This record gives sequence, structure tokens and C-alpha cells, in this order.
Amino acid sequence: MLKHTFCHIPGVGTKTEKRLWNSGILDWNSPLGSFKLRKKAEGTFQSTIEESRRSFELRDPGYFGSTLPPKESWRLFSDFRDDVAYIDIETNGYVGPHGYITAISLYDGKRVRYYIKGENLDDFKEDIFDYKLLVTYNGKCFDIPFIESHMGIKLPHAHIDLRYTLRDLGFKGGLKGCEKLIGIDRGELKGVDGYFAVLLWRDYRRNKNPKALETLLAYNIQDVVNLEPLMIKAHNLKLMLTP
DNA sequence: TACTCACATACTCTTTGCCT
DNA sequence: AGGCAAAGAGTATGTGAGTA
Repeated sequence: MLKHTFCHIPGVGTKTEKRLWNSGILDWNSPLGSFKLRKKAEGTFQSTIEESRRSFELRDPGYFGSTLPPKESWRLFSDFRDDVAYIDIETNGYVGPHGYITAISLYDGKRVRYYIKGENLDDFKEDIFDYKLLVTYNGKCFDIPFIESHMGIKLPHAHIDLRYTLRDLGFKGGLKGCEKLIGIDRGELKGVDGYFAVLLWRDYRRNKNPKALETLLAYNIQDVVNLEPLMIKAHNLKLMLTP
């Protein structure tokens, strides 16, 4: 899909991109011919295409991540699927100086890794750089800034925030709501939500209850594993809607 | 060249929704 | 509750096409 993308070029929006496609200019190798671009796009078109080719060859989604309109970030998925990390965090429920991360789950489509405060949380700082593309739900507003400010790292990865892609497709109501609409079942963890995860952590810390931590992790892992079918569904629906 | 029209993009401000 | 990106609404600006 990326090689057919033009809307990351300054001065080209999704409407102009559609006109390009309709004129038979379908990918980065198609000659522009007599297609009339607006001035701004005229000046940057060729250099942007060249940079796009380079970044594609180098398998660097970062360039596209920073230039694609967020609504269109789903286009990164199929070309960079091997470099994807689905991530989700749980916290102690506080924001600000008293807030901290209790658990992080990371799933790459094959294996799940999880990180727990007081055990191996810092390993995440290294492991996350095994990947180039992050997929989250509402991570742009919550998970990523929280990780960056509380772990003291910068995550320069390209990023697909499914919240906006799914919403654009008409799926609203939070992560659980979207799962329900798409038909993903949570099994016995149906009643667990973010706030319950906070309580589980307190139970684990205060009462040294290992069952509480176990449930917390199971919930966190389920969140992150469910992101994959959501991503695939969103990607395929978007693709169907693209001429 | 001068003008108008339609449309796309760009900009600004406000609102919305989501996370734990 | 706190934080914040993106959507949405509204407006401004710029472009290209058409016409005379």
C-alpha cells in the first residue's frame, strides 16, 4: 500500500491523491505526465518520492510515520508487519509524580513478553528497540507519553494508534467496545478493565497476593494480543475502501 | 489580463474521547 | 481527575479552470 501512497507529500491531501490514482498515476514509478499539481506540491513532489523510495529500501517506517496524516498511518502495517510491536501498559492509577507503570505487555505476532515493576520493567527499554513500528489503542495520548516520561526514554518509532483508525471506520466505544463490535471474545476476563487492574496491583502489593498479579498480567496480555486482530481487521477494511 | 467559481489546503480554536 | 492528540467547525488563503 505504501508504494501507492502520495498523501504524505506536502501539498497533497487524500483528495489530490485520489485524483492521481484516477489519472493512472498509481505508484511512485508512474510518470506524472501532464498532471497538474498545486505549487507547493510541485516543488516537493519528486524529492519526496525519492526520499520515500530510499526509506522504503532501508525499511525505515519512521519517515512515513512522521509524514503520513495520522488517519492514514494504517498503510504502514502490511509493509512493516515483521517489525511490529503491539504494546499496552497498566499503571497504579495515579497521574503525575505518584503515578508509575505496574506492567507492560509487548506482543510481536509470535511471542508475548511482559514486564513487571520491581522485577524486569527496565528490560523493556532495550527490547522495544527490536521493533520499528508500534501499534496501540489510544497510545498517542496515554501509553507512549506515560512510558516516555516515567521511564526516561524516547520512543521514536512509527506508530499506528488504532483508536483513530477504528473510529474512522465507525467503531467507537473504547478498546473493549471495538472488540465487541468486531466479535472478539474476552472469555473469563470479561469483567476486568483498567480500573480493576489498578485494584489488582494494590491487592498484589499489600497482601502479596500472587493470584492478583497473575490476573493483572492475564488482562494486560489479552489487551495486547487482541490488538493484532483489530489491526488486521482495520487494515483490511481500510484497504477495501481504497480504490 | 482580469475576473469569477469551485475546490483543496492551511490555519485557528473548541470539543471530544480515551486511558489507568 | 489529568492530560492530550485528533477531530470537527469555521474561516482564510491559494490554485486551476473557464470565460471573455
